[in-house]
Amino acid sequence: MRSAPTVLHLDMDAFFAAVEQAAKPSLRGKAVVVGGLGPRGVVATASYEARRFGVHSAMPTAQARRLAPNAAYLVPRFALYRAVSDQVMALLRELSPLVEPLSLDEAFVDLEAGGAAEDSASARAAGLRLRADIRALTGLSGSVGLAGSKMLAKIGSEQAKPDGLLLIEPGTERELLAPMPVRILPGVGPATGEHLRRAGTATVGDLVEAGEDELVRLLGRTHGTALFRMALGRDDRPVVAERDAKSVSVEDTFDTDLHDRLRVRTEVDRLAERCVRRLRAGGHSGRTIVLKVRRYDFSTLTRSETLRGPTDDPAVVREAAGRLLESVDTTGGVRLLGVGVTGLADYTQEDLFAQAAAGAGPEPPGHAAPGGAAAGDGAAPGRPAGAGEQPPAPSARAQPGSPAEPRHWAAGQDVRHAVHGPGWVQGSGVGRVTVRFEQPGSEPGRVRTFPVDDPELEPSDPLPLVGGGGPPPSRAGGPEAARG
DNA sequence: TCTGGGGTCCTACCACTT
DNA sequence: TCTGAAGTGGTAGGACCC
Repeated sequence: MRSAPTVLHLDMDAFFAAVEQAAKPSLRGKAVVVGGLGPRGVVATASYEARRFGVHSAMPTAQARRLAPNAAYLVPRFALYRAVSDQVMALLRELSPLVEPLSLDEAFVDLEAGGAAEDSASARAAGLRLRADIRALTGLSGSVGLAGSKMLAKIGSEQAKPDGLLLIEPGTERELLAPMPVRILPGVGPATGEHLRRAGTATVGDLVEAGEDELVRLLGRTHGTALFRMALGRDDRPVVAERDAKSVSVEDTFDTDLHDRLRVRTEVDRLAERCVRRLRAGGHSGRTIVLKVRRYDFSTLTRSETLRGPTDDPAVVREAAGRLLESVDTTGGVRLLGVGVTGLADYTQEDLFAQAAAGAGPEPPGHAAPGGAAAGDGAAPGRPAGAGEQPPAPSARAQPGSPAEPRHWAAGQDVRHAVHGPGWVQGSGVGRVTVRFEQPGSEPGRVRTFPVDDPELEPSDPLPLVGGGGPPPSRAGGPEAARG
């Protein structure tokens, strides 16, 4: 057991929604929901104001709209979130060289490696300073947990939310954890939680009381022993700065199920191309191609094929995915398709030889060939539906930018008008687009409506959140009731 | 009106090799 | 030569996380 908190966990509060509120002054203090806006979209982040209506992450957007019909619904703008995230991560690296980002809005910091905390008092001071710096730099709030291990630091930041700091003194862990629900422990999700509940263990204290043997009996050796250690507050996982990717995948859910087999094949080709672009961008190649199919009834199946050597050749991945598709029954409809590559290798010259030697074929499997690799399958090099296609555009929608189609404006998107200046799209439909003209740091702005093809209106890049010297976007904690 | 997207890790099973 | 055990690699699915 260590004598000072050595791990800091930072969790930005309602990150995507908070960034949107910072960028759009008229949304401050209002319910904001960021996520997929299509018929099958889900919520990525809800602002604290929206959470009061019962809206939360992973909830279908349609359900959120029922609960909070007056909230602002926006599509995510990952480029902006990534830029803000980079600023925050840079602050963390000033604390210590050992920073482990978990996502855009979360990270662990090894304070010991940075010499940033000799004792509880200096650790707390570092945490407070960090929160102040984040607010000054981005205008956003983050919650901080400080403890002797990753698990406890994360629990600390969760308990501190929103906009708080919690330090867990080494030695007090078991006492603190005992009354908490088992779901607080990492690795305990809905299924394991329910399993444990049925076995009569609801709290972390119950787990300790049940004993390691009982947990192993319930959950198996790996999970059982790991969970028992966690319940005792023991976690010696190190903070790891760099992690090698193990797989790359892309997937699309379609607004309506696909029934046409040819169309399904075309989509698989497109996904394979996209997957390879990502693979190459990361400097990788991979050996195992995975096809994922979610059917009309939400049943999901995967098929995979391992090649003789790693590849980053789009034709090879496309053809492998196509072969895998042949082993899947898609009658009834397909709601999601995905293509992935695992067994990653760094891209090297050898890969080229491996591909050439393999002739793109699957590993001669030794056992039954995977899913009826039917007679040669005649290469049908399935034309990708438009070679230069832009990223996600899940098929069932019109492609923006194509000359024949009207221009598409997404809710939340940044725009600039030749006369009125910078603003963002509040909504569009029936040939009109409504824009609110405001920017980070400005007062809430005016709304104006234009024809969707107004030549004076064009998409623009996001503006920096802080710089205009505006007020901090969210005064977290306070029961702000300014809602319309 | 159900249920995204990008990942990781674990388990079970099968076939093959030693 | 046959057989069984153990190890390994490929495949499929499930749980979990953000």
